[in-house]
Amino acid sequence: MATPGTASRTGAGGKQSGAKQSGGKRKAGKHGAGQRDAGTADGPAPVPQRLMAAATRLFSERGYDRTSVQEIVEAAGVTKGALYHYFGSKDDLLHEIYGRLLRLQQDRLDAYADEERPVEDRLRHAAADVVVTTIDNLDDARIFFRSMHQLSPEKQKAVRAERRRYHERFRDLVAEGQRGGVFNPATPPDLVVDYHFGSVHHLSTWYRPDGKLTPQEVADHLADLLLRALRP
Amino acid sequence: MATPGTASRTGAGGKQSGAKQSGGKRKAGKHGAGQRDAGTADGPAPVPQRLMAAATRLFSERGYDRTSVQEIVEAAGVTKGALYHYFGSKDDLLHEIYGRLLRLQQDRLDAYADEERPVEDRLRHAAADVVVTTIDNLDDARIFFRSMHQLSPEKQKAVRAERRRYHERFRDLVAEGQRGGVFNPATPPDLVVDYHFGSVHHLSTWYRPDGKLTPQEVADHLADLLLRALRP
Amino acid sequence: MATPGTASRTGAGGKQSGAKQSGGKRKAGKHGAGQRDAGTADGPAPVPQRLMAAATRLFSERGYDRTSVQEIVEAAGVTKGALYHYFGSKDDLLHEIYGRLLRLQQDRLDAYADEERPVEDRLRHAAADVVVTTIDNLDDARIFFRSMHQLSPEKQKAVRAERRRYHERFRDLVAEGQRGGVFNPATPPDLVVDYHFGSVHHLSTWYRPDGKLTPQEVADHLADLLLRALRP
Amino acid sequence: MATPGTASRTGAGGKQSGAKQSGGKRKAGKHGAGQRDAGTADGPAPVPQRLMAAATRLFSERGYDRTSVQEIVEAAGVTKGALYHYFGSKDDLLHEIYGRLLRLQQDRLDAYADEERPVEDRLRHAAADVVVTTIDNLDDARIFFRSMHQLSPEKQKAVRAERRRYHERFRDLVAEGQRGGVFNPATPPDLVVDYHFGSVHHLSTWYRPDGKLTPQEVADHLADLLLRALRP
DNA sequence: GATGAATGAGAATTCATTCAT
DNA sequence: GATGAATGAATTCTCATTCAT
Repeated sequence: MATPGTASRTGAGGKQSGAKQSGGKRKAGKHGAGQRDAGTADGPAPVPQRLMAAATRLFSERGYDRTSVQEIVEAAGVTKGALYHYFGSKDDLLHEIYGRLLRLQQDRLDAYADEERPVEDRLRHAAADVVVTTIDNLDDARIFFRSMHQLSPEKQKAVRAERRRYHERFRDLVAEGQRGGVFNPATPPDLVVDYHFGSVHHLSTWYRPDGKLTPQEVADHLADLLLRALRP
Repeated sequence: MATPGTASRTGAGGKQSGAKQSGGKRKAGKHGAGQRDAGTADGPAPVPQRLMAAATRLFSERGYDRTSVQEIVEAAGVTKGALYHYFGSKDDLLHEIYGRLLRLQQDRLDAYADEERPVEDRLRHAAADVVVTTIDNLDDARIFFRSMHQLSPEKQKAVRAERRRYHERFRDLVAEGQRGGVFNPATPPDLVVDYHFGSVHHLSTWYRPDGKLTPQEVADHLADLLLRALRP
Repeated sequence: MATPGTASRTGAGGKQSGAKQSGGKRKAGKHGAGQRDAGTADGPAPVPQRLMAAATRLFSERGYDRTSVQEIVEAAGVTKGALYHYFGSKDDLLHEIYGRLLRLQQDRLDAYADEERPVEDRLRHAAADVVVTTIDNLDDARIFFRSMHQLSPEKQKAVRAERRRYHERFRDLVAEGQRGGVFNPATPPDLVVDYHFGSVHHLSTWYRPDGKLTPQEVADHLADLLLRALRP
Repeated sequence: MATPGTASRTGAGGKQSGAKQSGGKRKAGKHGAGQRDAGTADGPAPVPQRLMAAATRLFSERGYDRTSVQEIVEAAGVTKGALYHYFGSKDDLLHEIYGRLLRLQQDRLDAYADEERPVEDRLRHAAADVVVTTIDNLDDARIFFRSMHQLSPEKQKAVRAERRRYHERFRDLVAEGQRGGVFNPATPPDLVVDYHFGSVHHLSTWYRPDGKLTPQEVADHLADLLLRALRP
């Protein structure tokens, strides 16, 4: 599902692993930010978006290794040649899914963390927001926590680096609160972050859109649990 | 032909999902904990154990789909025929890994939950214990949360059912404490369990044996976080 | 992606039973009679024809189950990938052989049966013709009567349906003659057809091209036997 | 089904291809002629009979190559070791099935041919009898005409020789009648025999025990057709 | 007589990727 | 930009047979 409000995207689609193309990389955002599915109004969505949407759905449903390139192109209604025109390899598609989710969450965390409000408010909102955006992108999230080892080693490294940046920003909020005395300092802040993010990853395992709780309710509950756990 | 009713069994595997073998040689849940690797004292470990140990290591390292049967048998020092003599399919090995961890954790949870102590003590100990046993079986845990979708549908169903039983037992401790007024009743108990178990699954992503914290320290911290989150 | 509605097709095979390919590239019954072997004049024959020719020869020589896909592709001078590009499975090749013979014989029977001649002439000619075409396609015929059970159940059903159509058309000639008093009505017409076709199938067991009798002579003898058996 | 009235059998079961056994061949008929299924009255049938019965059923149902030794021993309720104790190889079982049917039919043909009656009576009775015994042993018959190429070359040769002997005896009846002027001499007698036996083989393709015609009725019809075809 | 664990060769099929057009 | 035929290596699984007990 599209997440409204996202500002900029850098290149959904476009060769990233630079296999053989001499023409240089495609421009960032070329295929239109936010267009994640086959369009309905203005004709069919551009090919790269269709491919990303199909790949996301299939990787989430059956896993990366169990999804063949043939299945992706059939679901997207294009040919194999077209896929390899836009993406250097199957694993580029996966990397792009990782990048899309990471960019989205980093952008949102940065926005919350930079606000001028008490740290407990900022943490609560960040903690709740990541729950909502995770539920809104549950396919991406499922792929995320399940398929890291299916990325090529270099891509894994890149993803881990981005992930760490995110983790650190979140951890700094915890540490700031602990230093300021508003949070209990007993637990190492890295561990607090892992505690919370375990639960966030876990969402894709148990959350059902047709369940009792709305995404926002889940988010509020989980943020409450975190904040209560941090009470001095 | 299988001889049902035979008293002692050496093997741990045995066709479970086997296509043609109708006899079904095995009771669920063999392999006896503690015989998990190639033996050193009394000669080499039995073939099924060697296969399970090799499979566990490899599935954890490179993922289920990226581990070939050939690699498993080479690592175990047996032939493919031997593997298929004991296990009906590659996916039987995976199922057995699931079963082993599930049985272990269920047994331990049952023991803690049945004690005659205040509910907050029982929950704390159960919450900490599952962290320690997860870290002690980190390969199993990594496989667990990553490879569910690689099990055959029926096996997934079976695993989910066992998982649910575990979840419910844990949840009942939370609910008991909430009814008794020792835990904050604001969060639905199912959600509390998912919160904690997200973090437990997540351990296999970040915990390093050579890190700063011992398994017990991590366990105590995570149990503290849970109990603090539940304070009224 | 398959492009339905495409006018001309070169290939003869094409996935029919293909698991994942939903597009279904092919209309039943291609391969065009007459293009049955590796071409000599205009360069090598197309890959699907080469595969069909190799498969026909090998299935006839050693039987379907004793012929490996590897042997077929080696005999055809292509790779396994090429085979599976055109045929969804080994059993598709077999089905295609069945289809080719069935179409050929049905077309010829229809032509004879529709003529404006006395029914005894039409039956005699049809009975003799099927002998000649069977001898002309003795490999197909041998495969036909030996390998039905090696087709997948659905394909068996399809073949049986076509076979039944053929049988019924032939039987109707017999019944017509019986009603008209030119044939002895003592034997149920279905049984007459099975009598004759048993002998036709049996040809592949005993007929040798280097034997004393030409195909036409055999055909005339067998048609005579049938017609004499039917004399009132 | 057992065919009552059969006089002697030479060794159903027993090593025939003499693979490795030093102890010499088992005595003919050792396991009791006519006992083709698991006994009910006097306890279970002997192991070789159980194996032959299981193999016959399975080879007929799914074909020789598609029946595994494992399936046979499971169906017979014995172990693999037991099978290899009684039979030198899987293909020995097949050979034994061929031998059993060939012996049966040869014995009966010999009996009919030796009678002191007009040749047309003897031929009619022989032609009808082979139909009845074929229907009574339809599994054997189906295996017979489908699996010749699955026998080892030497066994094929042996079977062909026995088959030829049978064919010749039958052919001699036809020739005798042609010489005597009671049969039409237009058709070579070998061809007449192949005409009839094609239909006999074909029985296993179309005859259904629950159909309209009894075995004897089918036999009479087919014998009538043959005799009418031979009318001068 | 009988067992059943183990072998090892070979089976069909899948699949990401390339490349001439 | 886009096609789709072709590759070739790898994959899971099967199976008749052997042999120590």
